[in-house]
Amino acid sequence: MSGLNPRQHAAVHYTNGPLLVLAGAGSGKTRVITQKITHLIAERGFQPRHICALTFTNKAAREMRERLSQQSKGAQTRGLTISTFHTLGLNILRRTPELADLRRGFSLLDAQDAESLIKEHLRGAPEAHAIGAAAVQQRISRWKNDLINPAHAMQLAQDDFDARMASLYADYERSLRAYNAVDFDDLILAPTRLFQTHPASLQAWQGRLRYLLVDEYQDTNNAQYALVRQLTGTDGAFTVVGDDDQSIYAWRGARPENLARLQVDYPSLKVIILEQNYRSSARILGLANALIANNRHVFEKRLWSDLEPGSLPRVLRCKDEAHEAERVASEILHLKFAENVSFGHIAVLFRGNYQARPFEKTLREHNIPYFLSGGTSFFARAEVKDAMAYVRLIANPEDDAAFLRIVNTPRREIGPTTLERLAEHSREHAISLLAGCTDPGLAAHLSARQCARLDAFAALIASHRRHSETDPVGSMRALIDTIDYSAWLRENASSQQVAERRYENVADLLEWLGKLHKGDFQHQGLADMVSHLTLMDVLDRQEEDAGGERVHLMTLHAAKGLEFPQVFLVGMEEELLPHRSSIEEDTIEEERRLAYVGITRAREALTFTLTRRRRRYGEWIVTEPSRFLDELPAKQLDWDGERSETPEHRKARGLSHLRMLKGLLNTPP
DNA sequence: GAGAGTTGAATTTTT
DNA sequence: TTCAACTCTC
Repeated sequence: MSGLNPRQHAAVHYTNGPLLVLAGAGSGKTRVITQKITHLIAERGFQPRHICALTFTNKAAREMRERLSQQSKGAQTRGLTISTFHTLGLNILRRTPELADLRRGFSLLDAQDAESLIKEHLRGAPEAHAIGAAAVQQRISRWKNDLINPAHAMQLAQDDFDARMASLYADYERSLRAYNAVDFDDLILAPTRLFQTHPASLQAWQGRLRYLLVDEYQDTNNAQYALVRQLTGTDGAFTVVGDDDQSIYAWRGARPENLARLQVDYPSLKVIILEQNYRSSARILGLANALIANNRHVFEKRLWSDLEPGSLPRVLRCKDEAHEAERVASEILHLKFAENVSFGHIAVLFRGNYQARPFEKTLREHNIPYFLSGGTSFFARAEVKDAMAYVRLIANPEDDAAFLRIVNTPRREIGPTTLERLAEHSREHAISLLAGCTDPGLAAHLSARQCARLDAFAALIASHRRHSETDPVGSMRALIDTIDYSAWLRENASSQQVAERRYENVADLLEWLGKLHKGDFQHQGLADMVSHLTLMDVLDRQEEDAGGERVHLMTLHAAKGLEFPQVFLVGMEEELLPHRSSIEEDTIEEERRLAYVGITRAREALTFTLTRRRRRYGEWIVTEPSRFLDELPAKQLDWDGERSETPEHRKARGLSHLRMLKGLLNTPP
């Protein structure tokens, strides 16, 4: 194997048992994984189809695939599984849906769909105002990630509120079952259940996936831990790679302690720590080490680099957020025109999405091309969701959630009252809403006109369903045409342009379906294709196309796994980084890791910025410098171009509380 | 069912 | 401050 350091080499070659690789930022972890895959195939006699690499994001999976094909020159990697946890879960369920209490063609609800479903259950409840659907959804998600079912959740309830949450969880689950649908969390949870109750199925999968590699292991939740544990069985043929210092998703159920837990569950676990960093200059790395030393650690590691010391990282103090953006913009222009740095090599990283705004404005004013990552994903767009709902309903007539979304889109004069009666009737007869539309008994509850409208809708779906059996993609094209969806978009858009863009999105979706159908999904139905599309981030690809010569604006979370020669880490203030709520909830360590992730993205140069005052909800707030700046060795920072902090600066900082008082007294209008 | 007005909430968000 | 979601009215 070429160019591996001794630790990396050991990580690649160790195959005698379970292996944990603690890979610090920039220590070449992807390289270790891809080389290990090659090694397993070329030297250890594994067939590619017996190897499975799991990632969290599609992007990471794609990258891994690319790196692998570069490295192995296309040789014998066919049949290899490189997928996200969720895609693997979907495939497990799809193979034998009946073992998971599902029927073929089941629907996959995204987080937004799940939330609307909960909203339905919450509707009319007296406490609906006190409980947000989003909060309930999060709670349910937590339960699922912790492998807790509704009954168990009920047992654990401490008070009435918990009990209410648990009962909503039970309602929600009942709906999903009735709709023949699963949510994202079920893609992990349901397979673990399936494997518990059907050992033969587990054995079959264990035989199929004989060596498992898991990336970003610190981000696994309990359900994912359980799934990996089941699949790897007792011999523990796996390599997991992770970094406890880069765990920034605990708020979402990630359990970084899963790293340490492995040592308990697999006493023979071998641990290899990768500490050589190939990314950042020595000075940048020094700051990163100094910062993260303030966190408690289960595994001690200290990154080192034999790269150049590099330039001194700087701190720019700014008046307010407009000034901050202005200064960063002029720094960027300087880099571009005085130092010939490509815009694409520059990133501006911040804590919250809303911080992007002043930067967007200022960069635009200076004609600096930028690229904002995040934003509404392709599948969150209303028109795409509508089209997806049509596909889902055609694939799965029991998907009431999809039915409700589109029964009156475009308008068919089917209002809430009609739907309520339909729902009541369907519930009584234990049939889906779509089936209810054509049920003869319905006429007793609704006028002939309403019945006719529902009937017409059902007929529309039924005819396209038949068509879809022979020509799934063509049937969808025909459907979008028949309902004259483009006319509906034109009616509802503010401008012709917007309508066209939206229609374009729908066309893109159809094109993706077409591609899938010609590709890996030739023999599969619409349901499988639409589930896969839901899991894939089509937007990701568009982002990359748009990338290139642009300054990247993104949150610290979005920056994980990326690197840039020039990094601006902005908004280094108390209550922002660390964020206010993290101070309250005492999750400072995760905030520190977030700052650590930001620092370690930088290759050559790093610039922090902070403001003295900032607007919050329209009100001016006097800010304090982030404690994380205090945790960095002052000598290793250049404060406002003065190499290190001068006595004047210290004095000025001492005065900051005075300034704050003043600020409070004469807040600008 | 659409439009106006009110209210309340504003971290992060891999799938 | 801004924006989205919800309510109320026509």
